[in-house]
Amino acid sequence: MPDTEHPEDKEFMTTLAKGLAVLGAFGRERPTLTLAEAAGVADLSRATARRVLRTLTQLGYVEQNGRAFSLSPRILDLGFAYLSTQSWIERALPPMRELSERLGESCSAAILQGNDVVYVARVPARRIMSAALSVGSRLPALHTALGRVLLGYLDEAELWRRLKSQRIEAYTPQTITDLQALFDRVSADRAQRFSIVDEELERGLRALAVPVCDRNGQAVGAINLSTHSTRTTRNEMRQQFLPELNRIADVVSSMTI
Amino acid sequence: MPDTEHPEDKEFMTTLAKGLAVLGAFGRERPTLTLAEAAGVADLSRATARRVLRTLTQLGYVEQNGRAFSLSPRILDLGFAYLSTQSWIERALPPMRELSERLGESCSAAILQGNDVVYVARVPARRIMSAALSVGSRLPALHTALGRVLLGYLDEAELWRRLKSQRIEAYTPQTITDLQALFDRVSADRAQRFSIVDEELERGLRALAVPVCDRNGQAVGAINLSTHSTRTTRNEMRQQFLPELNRIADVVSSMTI
DNA sequence: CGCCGGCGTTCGATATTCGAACATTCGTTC
DNA sequence: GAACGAATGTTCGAATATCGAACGCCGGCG
Repeated sequence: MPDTEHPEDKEFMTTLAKGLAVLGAFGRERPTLTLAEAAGVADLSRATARRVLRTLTQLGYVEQNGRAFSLSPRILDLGFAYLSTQSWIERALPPMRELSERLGESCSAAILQGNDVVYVARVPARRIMSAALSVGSRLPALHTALGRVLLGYLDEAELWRRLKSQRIEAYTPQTITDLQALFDRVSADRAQRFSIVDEELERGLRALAVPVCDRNGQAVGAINLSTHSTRTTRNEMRQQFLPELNRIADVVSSMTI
Repeated sequence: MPDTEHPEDKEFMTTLAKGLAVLGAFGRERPTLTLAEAAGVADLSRATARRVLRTLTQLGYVEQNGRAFSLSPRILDLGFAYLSTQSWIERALPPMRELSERLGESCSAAILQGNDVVYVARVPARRIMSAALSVGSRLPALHTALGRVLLGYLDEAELWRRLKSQRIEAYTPQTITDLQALFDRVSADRAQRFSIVDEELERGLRALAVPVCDRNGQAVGAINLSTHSTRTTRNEMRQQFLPELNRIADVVSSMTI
């Protein structure tokens, strides 16, 4: 798992990679780590893991309490730095919150990275008590409305290349797995400038997404509203969600470099 | 500025520190960096900066577009991992959102780190259009309600040590700068188990905060409601905000390890 | 008390990092 | 397009930062 070696690249700094591998070992499943655990997870010797943790502690990214090491809130600076370089996210958030509250549904923003969408903002509906999705979460682009609208901005050759090079998984009986059908969906969504994805990733989950574009017409991200198929029909989504999302996307887009 | 040397510690990994210094150079003021700019900001040779950026790019934390390097959304994995290690934040968010919406005020959660409070969750009031405060933001603990209640959990010697060792700044005419007065405020707030801070950091800004404690009675963080002095009296805050915040803190606290 | 597991320390070997000098590419101006 | 300067890419021997094995220390448990 830990990516700490690139023998073909003489410029690759293995020490830096080791450090980041240890940082990446902390998370929901591992809120704290002992020295030996860190060494095991990151596949390092105990002495190297110790040096890494001491360095990270002295830099303020990790805290030590007895034998337990844990992330320090200073690590938030790194994640926050990314968001602060994307001004459109900051501008989209207030209207997204208002919309989520008014419609009683979750509203999210994401970008396309490789074959995933990465969530960069999320306003969960009030009734949602878990944090299955949050900033930084990733989902397969091909089977989410957010991903579908963003894939529409690739040229056709690149879209085909991506379709052919990834393993397409059926998450539900509704998941579209045929390459031509997926290509046609993305193309149709590009033409209509929104996407509805219906129970392809999770039973009951239905979402509508629109792109957010910069001044050159390039997509910088997308925003969506998600709902449950028992609550909202596709027509209702088109009639109620689409104009709202387009309004936000237009306001945000007109100011995006 | 970049912290890349600790000559007294033989275990300090300078290569890792250099890499993190370059990562830390990106932000709102520097969304993209050229190789030479990165070298300058992080105070590294060009060759070292180049190695760092190449390594970070290969690990996926940085992207290169021509001569420009920028943070990749993959950095969100590192940056937001802290939040996923703190389960109380996740549990506090839904009721905080509901409360913020109902009262029409901003509701936040923060932890104490050194002399700062660090915001770990924030639900802005709907009318607030800017993102001056967000997850990761820091403010001086001594002059915020969130900080005051958390400082109350330090022992008295430690509190005095902190008072004496930091520079106390007067942000407004209302800012309390006398050490004894500050000590007395923190002590009084500890006894009453909430804090109201009134225009000490920013004119017009008034906030009430309560602590969130774990099962051992130790404070893990605090939550607040903030308002403007033209909208809410201190008595109204005590009568309307305090029971609401205490209700949330109690629910969250009873489940906190 | 003894044992064991986990962590701290030490230090010589070596793997990694370093940067200066040269080569190549890119962007700007005319 | 050509010329030029700035920025970046490449190379390689020297320097040094990193490595881990072995021993020491500490705390918890039987």
